[in-house]
Amino acid sequence: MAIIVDKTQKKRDIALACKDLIIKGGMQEPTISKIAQTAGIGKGTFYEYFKSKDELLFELVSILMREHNIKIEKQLENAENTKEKIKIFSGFFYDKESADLRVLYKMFTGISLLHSHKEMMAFQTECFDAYYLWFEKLIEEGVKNNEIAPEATKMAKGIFATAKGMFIASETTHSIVDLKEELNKYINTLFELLSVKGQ
Amino acid sequence: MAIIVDKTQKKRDIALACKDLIIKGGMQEPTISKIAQTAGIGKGTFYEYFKSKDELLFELVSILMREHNIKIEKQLENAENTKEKIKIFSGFFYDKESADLRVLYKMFTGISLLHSHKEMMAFQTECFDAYYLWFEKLIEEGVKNNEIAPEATKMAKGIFATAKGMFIASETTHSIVDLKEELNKYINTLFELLSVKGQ
DNA sequence: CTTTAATTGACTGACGGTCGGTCATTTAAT
DNA sequence: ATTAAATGACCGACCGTCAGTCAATTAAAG
Repeated sequence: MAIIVDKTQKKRDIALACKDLIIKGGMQEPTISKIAQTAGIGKGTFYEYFKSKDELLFELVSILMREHNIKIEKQLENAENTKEKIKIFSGFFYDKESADLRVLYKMFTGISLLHSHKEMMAFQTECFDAYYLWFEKLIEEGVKNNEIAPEATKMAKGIFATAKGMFIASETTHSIVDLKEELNKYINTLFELLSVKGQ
Repeated sequence: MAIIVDKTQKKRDIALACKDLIIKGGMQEPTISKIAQTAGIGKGTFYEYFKSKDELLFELVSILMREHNIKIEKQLENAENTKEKIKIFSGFFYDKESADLRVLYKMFTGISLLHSHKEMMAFQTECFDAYYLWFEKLIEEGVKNNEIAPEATKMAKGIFATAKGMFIASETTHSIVDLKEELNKYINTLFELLSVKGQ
């Protein structure tokens, strides 16, 4: 035997070392050489851990998304009602604290749309399903508590998609000036419609 | 003086000549040389008309989107009610007839997310605003006709975003198996909520 | 000393983008 | 009618860059 390194950990370390570089320079500007240099490794070593630049982004989003989910889960515990809980989710798309992850997620979505990579798709599915299940669960609770009308259960995927769609629109057009306001306006109106009257 | 060509027309011609190549091979696979070859021009000539491969896609989407909008406008005339009109819009994301444009639009969105190009953003804004205004108008009509509740006016952008978001989710995850069904389910439920009771 | 995992950066082939040069057509002077 | 000058269109050889490879090197463990 010889030196044994924790490949999983080293992969994480390399990814995190390049976080700022990627956030600032996007996926185009920094070359593999630059990335390797930033992480303090040789170019060959980079390829020992990642198949491509895309995979580095994938790793970064993975790490930060899992961290983010933990934070969200804690915030949800303190939320008063279903509407507030949904706003906590959608906060991902405008909160200052998630700015870094958001920039990376934007690139990640872009790459997913351009070269539908198998593992990326699997990860996106995993994320989507996790969020969607959360959504479904808390909406079910809202219905059970007589907070919102039962129709809401059929809208879980759609509400999630609305936030995503608005985020992408706000990033690719000038048509959505204040994403937070726009999203909240939609959620508030929807909950007005869903409100169980006489409650 | 010398030969004068219609640059605008030739740009269109080059773009359309490469349509299938791009649809099949995406934005990565075909090289500029291959593209030039397909269009029957030299590589240098390509650069007379386009700054980059991205701009070719931009031109293609422009052309096909304008064609698509004309078709949609005609379909809208025959629509019975507001809900059907909205379904005509969202049909873009699943109808067989718009499959080509959809593939290109997917790439276009991906690129917009990756390297927010000024002109691309302007074009996306133009498209979004056009669709959004249409949405707003037909929702206003629906409210005026007492078809739907006045809250709907506040949801125009959101509904549009939902369709976009679901489309992107369906393209980047395995979580949305039947986009048409999923979108229609959402729209139907929303219109149930918006329905003016006793009408 | 041997074995083997880990690392490396020089090397290569491919590709994007440029630029000097050619070609075709029009103009206009003779 | 002829031809020289002018110019826009077109082209592909060339150049620099960069992704990805691989032979050589290092160093830990037996």
